[in-house]
Amino acid sequence: MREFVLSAPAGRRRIDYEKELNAEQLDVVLHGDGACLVLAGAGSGKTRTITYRVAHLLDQGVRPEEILLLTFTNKAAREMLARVEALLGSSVAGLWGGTFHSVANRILRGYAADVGRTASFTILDQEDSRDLIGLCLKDLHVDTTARRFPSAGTIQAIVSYRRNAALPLRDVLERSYESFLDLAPVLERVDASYERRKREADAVDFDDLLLLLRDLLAQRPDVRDRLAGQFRYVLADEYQDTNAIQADLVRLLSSAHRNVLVVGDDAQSIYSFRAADIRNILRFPETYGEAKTFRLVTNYRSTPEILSVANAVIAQNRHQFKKELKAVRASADKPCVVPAANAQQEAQYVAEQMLALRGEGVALADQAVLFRAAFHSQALEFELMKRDIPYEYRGGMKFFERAHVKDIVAHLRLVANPKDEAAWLRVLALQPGVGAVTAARIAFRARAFAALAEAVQADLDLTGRAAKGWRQAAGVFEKLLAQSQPADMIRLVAAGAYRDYLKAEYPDADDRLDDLEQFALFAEGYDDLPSFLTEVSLTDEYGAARAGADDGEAEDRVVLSTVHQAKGLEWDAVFVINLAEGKFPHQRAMGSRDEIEEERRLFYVAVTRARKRLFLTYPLAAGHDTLALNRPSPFLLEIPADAVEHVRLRHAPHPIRDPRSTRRDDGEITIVFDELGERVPPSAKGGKPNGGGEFLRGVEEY
DNA sequence: AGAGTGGGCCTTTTT
DNA sequence: GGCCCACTCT
Repeated sequence: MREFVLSAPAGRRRIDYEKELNAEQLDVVLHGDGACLVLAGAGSGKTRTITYRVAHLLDQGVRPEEILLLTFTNKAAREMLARVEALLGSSVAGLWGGTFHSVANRILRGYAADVGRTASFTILDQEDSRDLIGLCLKDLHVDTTARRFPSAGTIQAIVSYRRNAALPLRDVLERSYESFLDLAPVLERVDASYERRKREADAVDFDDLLLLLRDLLAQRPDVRDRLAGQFRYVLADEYQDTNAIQADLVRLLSSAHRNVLVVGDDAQSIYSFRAADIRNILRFPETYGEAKTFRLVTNYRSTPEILSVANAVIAQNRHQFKKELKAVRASADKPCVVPAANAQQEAQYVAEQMLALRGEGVALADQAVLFRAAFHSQALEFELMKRDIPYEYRGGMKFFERAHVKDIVAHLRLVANPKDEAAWLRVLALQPGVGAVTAARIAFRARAFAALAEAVQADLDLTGRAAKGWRQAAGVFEKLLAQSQPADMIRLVAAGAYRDYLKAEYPDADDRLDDLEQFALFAEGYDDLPSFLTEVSLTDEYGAARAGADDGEAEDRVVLSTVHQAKGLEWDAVFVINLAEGKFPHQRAMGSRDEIEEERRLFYVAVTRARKRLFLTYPLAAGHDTLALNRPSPFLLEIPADAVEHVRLRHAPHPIRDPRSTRRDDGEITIVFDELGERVPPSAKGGKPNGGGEFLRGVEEY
């Protein structure tokens, strides 16, 4: 004990690595030098391993500022840094930990001139970006009515994908927007105009944060060597979800010391639609020739029964590092596969099971329903409301994305950067009688002034409603310019004409005003405008402050979530609903083998969220206005029949293959069941429809 | 030019 | 349930 006090820095806890980690984890923590790929299966203690690795580095005398820890979400960054601090019992101030975007932002502020911006550049979110592209469309006089033309939002998605995937625009069109292929030249012009506008507005969008830094590092060896020289250890989380640019950043930033440890699970790569490239992780060993590969396959989360379903399904994927999760938990019930007559019955079943589980002591908050697409939850929501089962829909609108919060932020952004065109548009459009066209015209003139103070003095040669709107907006800015505290600025705007606007426009104006007061309270933590704006742009919610606010009303609620949003989370009981072909996997994601493999990974993510109980359900009726029937998801057919319990619902019709059914041109098989819900003897027992014989046989013999 | 209304369509989402 | 589009009226 005494040696510890002497050898460890003041206040630092001594960590017993051998005792607190399993052998797989310990190996990574002790031997993670050089280029390392850590394949961390679901529930294998990934975060634990990373945090211990960081703690170990610090224990070894590595200085915090020499460590760079990259994550995808703010939540992950916060959690990891908090856990490292808890482990060490001391602060990790100085450590570079954060999202790719926030780290890029931090670096770019210091090199702004080198990337054609000033140090106070504005960060545009997706909506700002879309508005700006809309302006480009107007400016270029693109005829968007003559034929089907992509909306500003669609163009934003296209150019964003193109940048993140490092692909020419044509390739993106060919692959995902074939009907716009002939518009490539026009879209290129819109894109170029968008680039110019961002530069003129001293603004960058989210993609620019990554791209500008990547290009800076690639083109300026002096900058690269300086930064890479600083980062002796680079760690990247969720590496399976990195895109081309992020992979470049990891490589460039670790180029001096070559201590790069990436952690991820190729089996959980589910974000290709936003340009994540699974090849980054699959080819890591080749890209980094000397790389070591570690595998974390001991699963602490799920029962062996749940894991055998997960293992069986993911084994069907071709492009992967083969691995099998090993259970340490005790055996329990087999997962249930449940065909219901229709969506209503499926919802009823889920609701009944939830209540039954609650009766067995599983709190509602420890249960979740997962689905492929957000609107798949509809029937279930009706059912839960009918029964007064409290639920929480994950992923509503983020606080900083709410219109009224963004309106206020736009005012503050202009104080910081009067060239910010997207903010001008937003503020001006709030004035009665000023629409998009007039706002663009006024913004154009207002931005000509070097300082906001000069602009608000000018009358801009406007007439009528436009002049009135401008005077009103300028009046607000005159008062704002006298303020220095972000919180005061927020209260000032919220108390003025904006308040009347909210009252006039929204029935829930009082709620919105409450939000704005909350926002002001949050802002009190900041005393300079630039750092406040950065926080608002790059953070999803107001961190720890928020958790406290919700504490009082911690209600026992079931969670409803898309599978994507459920990644990284876990519950005692998980229901995966709508597991029908065309729904999950989604119809539009079945075009290629790679797409189906990603859908399968998504299913794998869903299954591995469950700790003890898993229910896989689907409705047989394809819709309320059709006699067509769903086939089970192909993923259900991949589960060995004896790995699950096939539940036949009471009064539920029993599916059989109709002897009269014919295979239609589109390959769909018609299945019928008898009207009374009586079991009809299968006509072709043991038949192998579509390779799913095992599964169907299981149903028939139930 | 702007504001209001009805109808059809839905992948997935973080920064 | 919500969003975008087309259409209509002021």
